[in-house]
Amino acid sequence: MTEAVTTEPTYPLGITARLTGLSPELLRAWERRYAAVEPLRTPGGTRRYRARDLERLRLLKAAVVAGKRIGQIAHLDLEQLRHAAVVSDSPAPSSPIEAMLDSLVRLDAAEFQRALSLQLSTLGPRRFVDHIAAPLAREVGERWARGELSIAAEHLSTGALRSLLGSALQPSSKSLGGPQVVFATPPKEGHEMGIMMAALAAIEAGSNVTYLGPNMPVEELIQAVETVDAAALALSIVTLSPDDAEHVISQLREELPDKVALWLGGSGVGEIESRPGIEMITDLDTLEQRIALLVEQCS
Amino acid sequence: MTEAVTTEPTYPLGITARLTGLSPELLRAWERRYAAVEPLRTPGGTRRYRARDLERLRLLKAAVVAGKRIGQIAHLDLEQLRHAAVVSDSPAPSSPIEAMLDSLVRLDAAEFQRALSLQLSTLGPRRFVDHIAAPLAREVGERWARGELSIAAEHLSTGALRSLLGSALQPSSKSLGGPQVVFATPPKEGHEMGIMMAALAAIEAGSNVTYLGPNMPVEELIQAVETVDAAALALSIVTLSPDDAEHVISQLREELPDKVALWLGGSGVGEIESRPGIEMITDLDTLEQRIALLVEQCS
DNA sequence: TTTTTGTCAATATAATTACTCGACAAGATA
DNA sequence: TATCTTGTCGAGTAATTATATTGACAAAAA
Repeated sequence: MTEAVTTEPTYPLGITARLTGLSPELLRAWERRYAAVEPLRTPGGTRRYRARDLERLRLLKAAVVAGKRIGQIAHLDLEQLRHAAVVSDSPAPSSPIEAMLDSLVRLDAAEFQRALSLQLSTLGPRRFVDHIAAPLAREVGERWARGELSIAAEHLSTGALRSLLGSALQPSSKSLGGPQVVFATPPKEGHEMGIMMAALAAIEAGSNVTYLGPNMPVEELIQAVETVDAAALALSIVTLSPDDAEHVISQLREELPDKVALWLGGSGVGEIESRPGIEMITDLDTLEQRIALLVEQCS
Repeated sequence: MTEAVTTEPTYPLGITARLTGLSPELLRAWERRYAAVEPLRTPGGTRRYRARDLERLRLLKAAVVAGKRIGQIAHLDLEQLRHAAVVSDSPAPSSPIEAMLDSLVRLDAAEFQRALSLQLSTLGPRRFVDHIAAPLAREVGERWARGELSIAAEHLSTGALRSLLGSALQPSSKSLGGPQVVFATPPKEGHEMGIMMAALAAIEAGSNVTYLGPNMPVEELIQAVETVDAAALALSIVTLSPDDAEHVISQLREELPDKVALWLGGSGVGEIESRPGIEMITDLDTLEQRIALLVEQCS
């Protein structure tokens, strides 16, 4: 029915400033003096930054923090900027995520939670996931793996994030009438963050989410799909071995009704062979599109 | 009143609508028709809701959802509203916990979460833990063990409860100045609910809680206590074997400074031998007393 | 010193949010 | 059935917040 043209999302100046950790004045100054970014403009003249503009600004900032001068790098393209930014020695936390990592190191739960929920409330669920939750979880994981972050800090981060995302998982009035979708991870797959973020995005996209969490046995998944009369089952695969994943998927596809879609996401799905009856969800935009299709069918 | 220097935080209409789950139109209609709430007004005339207005709206909504008519209850005061909301006239399930279990069986996440947060907001943290969360968790565990409740339902319950308790774990202004207490469970002890509820009670009692969650290595616990300069470390033991527990406790008591209290709680502590330097916390009242002592020493 | 760079102030405009009044329809009640 | 209650919506206007531009200034770097 409606034009399903995915209009690229854009952000106004203030949001962009928060997301990049740069002040609004500085954003304007960089644009005016060096044309460092060229955001779109509304008919009225206000700036609208696209995702590529945000990336550019983040790289510019990284390079400046690393010691470069803005006048020297403002004209570089994205690829060149990536190289310019690699020399990093950033002690002062200026982006929200840096600040959060800093409070994690100090085990300052109050500060960390405050910052998180502030971001969620100002950005809204979708932007929060894209720009805060996902990058933060990735960064925490990497630093923890490298031994730069204590287990305590990792627990603090995971726990706070899970609570916040979980409390945001309340279905809205709009999503209550939408198509049922069950979210979970299969057995032996303990990574919960990804599927939680997906579930949150799904709610915002208008689906009625049943979130079952990690490590759900296959029989239980099938029964749950039946109980809530779900139109789709969404699974996240991260650490599960390809063999185990194949087994789970085959069994699910075999025993689920054909009309129930089976969606797979997560960093581990690259290893999995695509086949009929399985849909790979590579990012949240794809997920939203799938749900939009279901919503249309529903109504 | 002539004073009004205290800058009590207020919320505009849109934020209030999101926080209460009521539409802006409805908020205005309730005010216009029944004077159900009387928010402050800016000089320009826009509404500014205080915390008490939010509470009132939440209770009104709860009562309406429970079957009351807005016209009948709009004039009641907060105390009467609490009563009106709790006494629901839902016929089938007799107690709120029965109703929650019923929605769990149907995997009705929306209904379950709604009921839970309603109880938390009407009862307050302490009574919620005592009268809802703890009995519910016990009941779910038992029914799951008996096979009367699916794993999916158990996951749903655990997830929702953990999110709700976790989001209630935000330190209050009062607790921020209080004595630091670290809450966690030792390695191989995965039961999280008990220690979470204890942490929630501790916040209400005025301590500054650092909640690290389950399965914390001993060395990390020691380091965390040092990092936040905690006055006590609270552990919960449920499924851990007495031998493992003894080992953990000995090591902790040996390596922790003497001035740091070590508190043990949970159903598994009965097996553990009492000794100097260890305090058994048998219930939440005891916990509150211990914290009250620390608060006195603090000031 | 001269240039670069971040910040700020003043003033105007744009975009968003909110206000009131009036109306209407679906459901509850008499 | 007739009436009342209750949630929602629209139109037109106002208040509030966010943003734009220009010009300037001081600290830091060259």
